[in-house]
Amino acid sequence: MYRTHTCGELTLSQVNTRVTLAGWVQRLRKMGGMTFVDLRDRYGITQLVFNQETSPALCDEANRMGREWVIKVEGLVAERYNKNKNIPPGDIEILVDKLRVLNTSVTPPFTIEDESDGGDDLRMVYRYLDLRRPVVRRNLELRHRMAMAIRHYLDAQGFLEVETPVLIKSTPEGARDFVVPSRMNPGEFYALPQSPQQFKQLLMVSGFDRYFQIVKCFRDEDLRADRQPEFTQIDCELSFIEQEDILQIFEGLIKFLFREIKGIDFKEPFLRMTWDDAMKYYGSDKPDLRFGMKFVEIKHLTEGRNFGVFDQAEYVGAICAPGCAVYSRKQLDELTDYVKRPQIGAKGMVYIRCEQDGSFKSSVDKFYTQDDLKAIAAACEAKVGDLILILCGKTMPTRKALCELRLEMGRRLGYCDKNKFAPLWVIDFPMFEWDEETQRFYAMHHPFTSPKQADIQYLESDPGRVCADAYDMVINGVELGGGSIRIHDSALQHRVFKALGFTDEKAEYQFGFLMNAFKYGAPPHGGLAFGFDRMVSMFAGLDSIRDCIAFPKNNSGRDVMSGAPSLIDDEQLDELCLKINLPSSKK
RNA sequence: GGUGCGUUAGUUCAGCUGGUUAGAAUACAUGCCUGUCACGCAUGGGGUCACGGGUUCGAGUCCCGUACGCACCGCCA
Repeated sequence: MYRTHTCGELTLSQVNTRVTLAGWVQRLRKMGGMTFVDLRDRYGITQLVFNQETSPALCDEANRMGREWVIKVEGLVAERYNKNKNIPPGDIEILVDKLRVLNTSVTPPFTIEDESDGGDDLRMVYRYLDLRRPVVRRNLELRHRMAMAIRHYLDAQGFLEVETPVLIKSTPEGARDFVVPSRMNPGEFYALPQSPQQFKQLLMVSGFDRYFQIVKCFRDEDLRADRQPEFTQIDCELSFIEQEDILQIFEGLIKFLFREIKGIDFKEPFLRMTWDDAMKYYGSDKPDLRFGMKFVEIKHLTEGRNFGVFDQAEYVGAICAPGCAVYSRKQLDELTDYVKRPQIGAKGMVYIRCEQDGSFKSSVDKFYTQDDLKAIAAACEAKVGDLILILCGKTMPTRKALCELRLEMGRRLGYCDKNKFAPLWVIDFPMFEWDEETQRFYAMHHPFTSPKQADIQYLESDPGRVCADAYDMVINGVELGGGSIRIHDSALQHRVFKALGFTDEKAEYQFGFLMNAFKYGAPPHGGLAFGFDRMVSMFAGLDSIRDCIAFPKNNSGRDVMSGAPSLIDDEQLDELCLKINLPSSKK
């Protein structure tokens, strides 16, 4: 028997019991006459004691061990001489009388501790060692607990977990597909699913009513701290429901998780905001509502004062930063530089200080009187001591820039507390998005999303004004999930494909199987999917979803531990009838 | 595809205005130490300053390029 107990469970009540423990050597402290060993396993750290006086051979053997050796020990549980209040089993220690080395270890490249000395890159190369660190292990434990809680909740609501295929048909619409060559069908390819979208809709046609799946999805797009090429979704679909039912059920799921996992009780219903309002007041379809600083449009208050920059701008928007009138010239310049970075792209920034004496000081004093500035301050509901920041330009890009500025001010003012959660539903998304490059409309959500009943009439005449029964759940500026009511009527689906510029042939080739299925009595249905990695990293307070994924990819989509992706043999290529044809720049 | 930051000991980093033998901490090794728990003390080994080119009497340091890493923009129905 390798162990009778784990390294995290022994307490004073087991004193004088004989136990067997197994685990890794975390650290040795050789005191000369005695040696202390911290033994670590998944459950904790227990101190082992070896005494030169009572058992010299055993103590010598212990002294020969190194970090991360795997050992098995037997001995008596004893109350500690000096208790350690910082580590849970700090009251007791094991007086070892039997030691067996199960395996040795070379010196690890970084220390296996919460505060490791290893950098991100190195820890990824040795991810299996990184995962020994309690901080990383706890993230995976949290992930497990959340997955279990989700299954528990959805099962209780009558959802069935059904597995859908991973090798599926490629659909060029949307993100790039990862493709897999088919040996048995030379020249043809499977794709890995970006989501099980069509399959879950087919399950609704099959009458499965309520489906869910915690499922890997794949998108061949550039990575970010919150984006991996393979990621996990909580994918759900329901029949005979309306948008309101879905919002209720999944608001319930999120509330359940916060209660079960974090002990946070949201008593009020989640806020709901239309996409239009989100863009108007926060310049984003995923506003961070942990703090205010709503946008105020002040174009009408700035006109006719001969300030050309504002007069020529389509949009002039302001935010009010509380208590920031004390900002120095340097701090204001920093903010100006921030919004002028190419990523944000503002041309400049105008400020108005609301001084203690009730007067106003601005960077455009030349053009605006105190009364003008007062009117702007009033519109922004600015108080004495506040700072108003103004950007202008074309409406959408300026809103985006103002959004970045607002978030930056939120961070500077300490409003982005990781332990505060501000959930909301963003609803009434536009159905289509115009793409300048290809000169056509794209589905903002996906092409199976149902237009709002009242807007169906504009599908052909004015697609840009059609809103969809689509919704996103947003928490703290993170899009945690989203979904829609789907089209279940093939005639309507046809009209949407038309609006998207699909020919009948193209629609038939790409989605024929789904369209065909809809001819056989498709029930009204809808659903949504949550990004599970994002959800876990938010609950864990992490900066990157990588930290809650056991074996993540790096920024260039590489697994630096295994070396994937890699070249394959010529024989493998031949078998698949493939030839590598690198562009000259990559040779 | 683009922008920014970075790459120096096993590891994390410092290294000023270009100047003689490139440092610290930690890890590692050896020795001492009977109550440590980030033990302590002493000694020691350990460097292609990412790579290529340029400027210069002289480059870890300045310039250009490449590679790699991170963050971001584009992209992500």
